[in-house]
Amino acid sequence: MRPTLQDMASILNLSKSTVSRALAGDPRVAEATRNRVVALAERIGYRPNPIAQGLATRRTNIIGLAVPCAPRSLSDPFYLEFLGAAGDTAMRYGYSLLLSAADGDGADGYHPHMELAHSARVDGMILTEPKIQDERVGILRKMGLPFVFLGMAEDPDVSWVSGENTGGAAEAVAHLIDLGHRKIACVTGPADQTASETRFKGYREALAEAGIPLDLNIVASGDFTQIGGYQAMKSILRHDGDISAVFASNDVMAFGVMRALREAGLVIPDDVSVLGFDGIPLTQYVNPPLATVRQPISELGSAIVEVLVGQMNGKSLCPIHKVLNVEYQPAGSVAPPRCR
Amino acid sequence: MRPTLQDMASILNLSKSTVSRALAGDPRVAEATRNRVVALAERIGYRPNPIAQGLATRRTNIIGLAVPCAPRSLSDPFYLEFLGAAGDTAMRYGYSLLLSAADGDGADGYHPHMELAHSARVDGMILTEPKIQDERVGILRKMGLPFVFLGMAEDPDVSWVSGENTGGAAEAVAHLIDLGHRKIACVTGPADQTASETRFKGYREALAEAGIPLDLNIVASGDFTQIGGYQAMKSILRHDGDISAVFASNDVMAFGVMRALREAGLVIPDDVSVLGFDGIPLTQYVNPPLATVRQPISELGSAIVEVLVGQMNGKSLCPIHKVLNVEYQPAGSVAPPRCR
DNA sequence: CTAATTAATGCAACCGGTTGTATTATTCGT
DNA sequence: ACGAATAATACAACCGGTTGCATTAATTAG
Repeated sequence: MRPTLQDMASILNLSKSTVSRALAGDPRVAEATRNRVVALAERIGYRPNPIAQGLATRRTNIIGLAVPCAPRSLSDPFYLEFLGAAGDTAMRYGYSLLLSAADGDGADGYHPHMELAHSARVDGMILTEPKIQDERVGILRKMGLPFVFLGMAEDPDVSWVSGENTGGAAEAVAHLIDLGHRKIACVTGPADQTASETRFKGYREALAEAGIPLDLNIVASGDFTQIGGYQAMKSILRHDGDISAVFASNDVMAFGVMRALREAGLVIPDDVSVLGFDGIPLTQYVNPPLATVRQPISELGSAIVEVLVGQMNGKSLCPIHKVLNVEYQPAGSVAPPRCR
Repeated sequence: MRPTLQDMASILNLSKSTVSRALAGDPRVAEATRNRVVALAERIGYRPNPIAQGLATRRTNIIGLAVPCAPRSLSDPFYLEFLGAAGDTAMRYGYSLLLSAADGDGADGYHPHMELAHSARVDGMILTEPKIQDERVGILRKMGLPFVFLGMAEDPDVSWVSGENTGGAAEAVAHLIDLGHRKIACVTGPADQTASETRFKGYREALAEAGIPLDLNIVASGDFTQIGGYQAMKSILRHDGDISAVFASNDVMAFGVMRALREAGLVIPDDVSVLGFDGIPLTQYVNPPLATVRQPISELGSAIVEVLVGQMNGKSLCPIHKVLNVEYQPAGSVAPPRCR
């Protein structure tokens, strides 16, 4: 059996409370006593039982992470990198990440991730893929559980951390326009997600800036997966094969787009330029390398944990909205349009 | 405040124990009483506090998952898919996954993932990337904590779940040989991992079978990352540019290999064929699509959780070794060698 | 009709910590 | 030298459940 606080107390002829306080660094215990306690703990390998601590303090030091399981995310390297950074930062603050990898997007009013929230097992939650009119906000707020979104939330009272979607998309699309592209297709994400909306907005702004009318025939929505991007591109090509560039709302969909274009006999970038979003490492390893808007993925992971930790400690009661800079990253998948 | 068992008991004029037993389905409580209890629980939204349950029962219903954070894994889609399936299956069995995403591989004798194990927060652990002579085995065994490896472990007494590495690699390499390839380079994983060893063994077996001598000049080891594959391939090309095919021990490294080949002016598959391992979805989206050995990634995730759950329930005291079939998946990155 | 069973519930200890307050031992001022 | 302040530690309640055993009530057998 692992030693308990009581074991330590018995050995040292002290009370549980003194031992507990000694380990917690309470200034009330004498220096000499603390040393004895620490030495013994070291020697017999005592470690406080976090479950018992959790019961007593009502804090678990665990952060719940709601990653959408199906169909997206769990094959999107973006999330892995994000998750790694978040986990690392959490650890630095003394927290662990409890994964809620559940199917179901709450379309039926049932939010599987909220199970975790209700469970009293976590001190706070990180939510991904904020929706327009996200029902989870109400649920969590009612419970008084701190939470932070990865991605912009509509409600001004909730905290979130996001990349500069609109500006980044606008800048990248403007770059396509500068090269001479006029017919630029767009593969968006699911309409109910704020990330889809904000990136699409950047696309529209860039077109508007250049005086190019929005043509909905060359806009299709995917679901942030490779297949989704593939299918969306197919559908665009059926309507109108005469595009010279495509902006996909994330890299993974861009890969699907590239495949659809190739299957249509089009060469990238000679016939069609392709632009992604996210900046996952893989973009540099495909052929041709994918131009993209690089998000600081790891920083997003770190920042979101830091914001959440702040909320949990009650330091900042007011909501925090953090926008991290993104950067257009040119690559071989983008070139001037074919002369004609 | 969320209602407690005591609250329920007070309202119903029952004792805590009866309420607890009613909810647990103990046959000793009267049917009518149970109904009252369940109805009230439903009405006021009572949910047992898992922390308190954990303290009382000494079970947390949490599975620890040690994912190697740096440098690999957390950008390898393989792990995400695995993780998704594992999380899903865990949930089905009433468990959650606690992530240990920490740096450090124990090279200095310190294993960050073991923190989780020591914490008494988890009922069992899933370990990835088993090493040859893995020190973690001793640590966990001493604590008596159930654990299962993803990938073959040397020690016959530990449980593991793995794809058929050796056979799969041999079959795929044999396919290259059938096509006429003779000089087949190999980019292996880190030498201390069993996965590297077993896949490399398949490569050697296929060569031996065909009477082709092993040439260590065209073998280099990577670290299962894109960059690692890229650098390993570069180094092979420096020694000997005259290869006609490459077998990379995982898909992600294969992407790096492809990039290195392209930078050397070589065309895939005309000049050099490339073969990967894992079968991540992305293989079908790169150009040309990557031939690979498809592992049943989701099944690996499900199976490993099931094995672990079995161990935790003490059903099976004897170690379980589960090998899942893999399948060679041809694609455009492999073609007969250029005639000369 | 009483003793022995059985059914239903309650009591109280326990899991392993934290923390407010009481207690004892020192030290200090005057 | 004595009461007050201070330092160091102990006591005991509490967090919210689970569980062995005692208790009470109802039923059955003889």
